[in-house]
Amino acid sequence: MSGKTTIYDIAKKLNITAATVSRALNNNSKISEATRKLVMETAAQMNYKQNKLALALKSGKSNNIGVIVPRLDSNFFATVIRGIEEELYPHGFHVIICQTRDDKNLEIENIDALLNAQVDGILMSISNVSIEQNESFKRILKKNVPLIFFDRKANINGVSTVTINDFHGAYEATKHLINQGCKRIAHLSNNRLIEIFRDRYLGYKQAILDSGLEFDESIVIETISKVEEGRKITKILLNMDNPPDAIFSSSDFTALGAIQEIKAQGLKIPQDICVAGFANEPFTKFMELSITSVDQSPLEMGKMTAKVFLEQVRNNDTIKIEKKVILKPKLLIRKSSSKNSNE
Amino acid sequence: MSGKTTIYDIAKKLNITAATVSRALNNNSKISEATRKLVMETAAQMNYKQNKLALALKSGKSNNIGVIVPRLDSNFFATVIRGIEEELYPHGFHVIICQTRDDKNLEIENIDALLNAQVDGILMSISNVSIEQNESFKRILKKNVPLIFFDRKANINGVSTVTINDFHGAYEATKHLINQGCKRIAHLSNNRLIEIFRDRYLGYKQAILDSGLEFDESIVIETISKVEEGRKITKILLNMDNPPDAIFSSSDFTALGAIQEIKAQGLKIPQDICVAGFANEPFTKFMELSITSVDQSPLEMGKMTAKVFLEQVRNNDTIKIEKKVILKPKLLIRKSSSKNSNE
DNA sequence: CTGTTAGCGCTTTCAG
DNA sequence: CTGAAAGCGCTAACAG
Repeated sequence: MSGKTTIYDIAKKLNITAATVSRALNNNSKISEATRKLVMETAAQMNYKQNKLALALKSGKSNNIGVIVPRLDSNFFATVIRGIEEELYPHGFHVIICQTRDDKNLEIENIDALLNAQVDGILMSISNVSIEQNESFKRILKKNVPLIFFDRKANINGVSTVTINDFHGAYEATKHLINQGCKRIAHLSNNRLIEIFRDRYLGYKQAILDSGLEFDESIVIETISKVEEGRKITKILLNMDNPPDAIFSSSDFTALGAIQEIKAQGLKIPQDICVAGFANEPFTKFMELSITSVDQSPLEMGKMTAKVFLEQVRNNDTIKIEKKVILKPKLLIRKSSSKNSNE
Repeated sequence: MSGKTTIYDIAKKLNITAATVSRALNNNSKISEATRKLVMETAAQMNYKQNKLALALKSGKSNNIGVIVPRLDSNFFATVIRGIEEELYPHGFHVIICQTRDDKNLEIENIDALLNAQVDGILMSISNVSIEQNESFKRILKKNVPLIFFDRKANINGVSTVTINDFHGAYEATKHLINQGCKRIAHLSNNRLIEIFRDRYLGYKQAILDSGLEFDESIVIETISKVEEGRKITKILLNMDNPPDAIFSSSDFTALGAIQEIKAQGLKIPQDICVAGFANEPFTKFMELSITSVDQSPLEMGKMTAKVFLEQVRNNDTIKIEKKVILKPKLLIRKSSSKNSNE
């Protein structure tokens, strides 16, 4: 009555045993067509629903996978998770989400909680501060729980990763600025202990060197991904004796801040200064002065991460495969850096 | 060794019984300080972790709650979920997320899957098409699983809801447009079988009637929340014999489309036409021509939804409380509708 | 083809 | 204060 029909209830009703019911329900081994049908019917009629929890305990597989991200309310992470969910759903996996808010302790707590909850895998983007905390990651691997990093990864043996080629994205964006005639390109960077930010920095640097321009470390500034920070830094840059004629930002938010400050100072974009960001946040496209940015295909990244996980689960008993998927970034050239119309 | 220490392992090691270990670990009934300490120590030393799955099966509580939304990659839903997660985390609940993609069958499947997974509650925003499918909702209630709607609700007896006052938000926004001197205000609506869109429409209508303006149903157009749709509809509106001098949109995306079309036709905003949207999507603030919108406090909504759930869980054995929380929307007046600077 | 039995890991009476 | 035993709901040998 209270929605709690078990296989015992239906076994009793039919004067058979629970094992038989279980078999009938699972189309498993040999079972008479008659009883199977009978079981199926009464199961439906009694409104029987399998208790996945019992199955999980028995099998050791919860059919839940944990996803850990710094935060949820960012278009990038939300879209990656969407991809993960859509890819995993048809396989019967549920997605449990956790946020670290870039807090190392929360990250550790979340990992432990997920392991205790017996998740079948953990897909994560590490937090800003977790670089040196390999302990928890090791614990995951020790338990034989598949671990896959996406976007922000740590370098750990035996762990598959799905990333974009941040170096290449940054290289392309910087090259594009150079092609626009810019000669002194500043870079708004971020914590370079995180690989993605280091790679963007390195790509930027390489593009400058490859083009025979002077590389000047003094116009590379490390900050955090906030509009106000972008404004603040840009103000400093513009007040230099030798101000930049372009800004390549590792974040769309700081790029927006840069644009605001540049305009506030009465300079023209892209005529006086070109600006390019990174991440292709929705607003970059919507602005009247649309912002050039590098798309990271978050949906594809999410789906790919899920696929790598599924593959790993499938090959569980055989050899452990360490897969490194690197997606190709897409440079989206928009008004904030288009001096001529032929681009 | 393989990270699978159970209470039996530690019991065996200490020559006591599993029950004692369990009691010691849970600080439960009377147990000698000596053995408790001993158990605690060897547990730590053997790296014991409680298997929540076993606990869940035993207790019937999974400590997971399901959250169902139309989609994840929308700032609004992502932020609500962030709020839910942050509020529930300290209480040991995990959040399982599901997307319906406004597909009725997916919605039903998700509900069933969550119930089978024995979630301790379901928090959801109904899909565009689920208005008449009360069956699944009933099934949730029948199983005594707390069900709470946020934002997009269905009207079902005994179900708590957390919403904003959409009527009021729309009323205020429309009033504001009227205060700007607009006399013929069009409305970009959406499926009005969904309460939030119906309420926004009604609030809009009431504001017009209260102000003694003429209400004209022919400039109320139902569409879907996409930029291109906003453009298309706006084109039609502007080509009318008697075009509107303001547009109040139930979505920021259609509002953006409207703005694009208005500009494309060479008209000035807000001088010729005022525009206001709804939802306070991030881009509305970032635009150079920032868009007036109604904030729905999604973070607060998420936290409140979680709180209502927690309350319901706490009072489980006593009376079932049906709670209707209605949050206050905040009108954010920006450039797209500010003719004078004193607003 | 079906019944019996045991066990996943934990908690919780009930005895002692 | 601790041990013995049962059970949450399901599956999987092992017999028959």
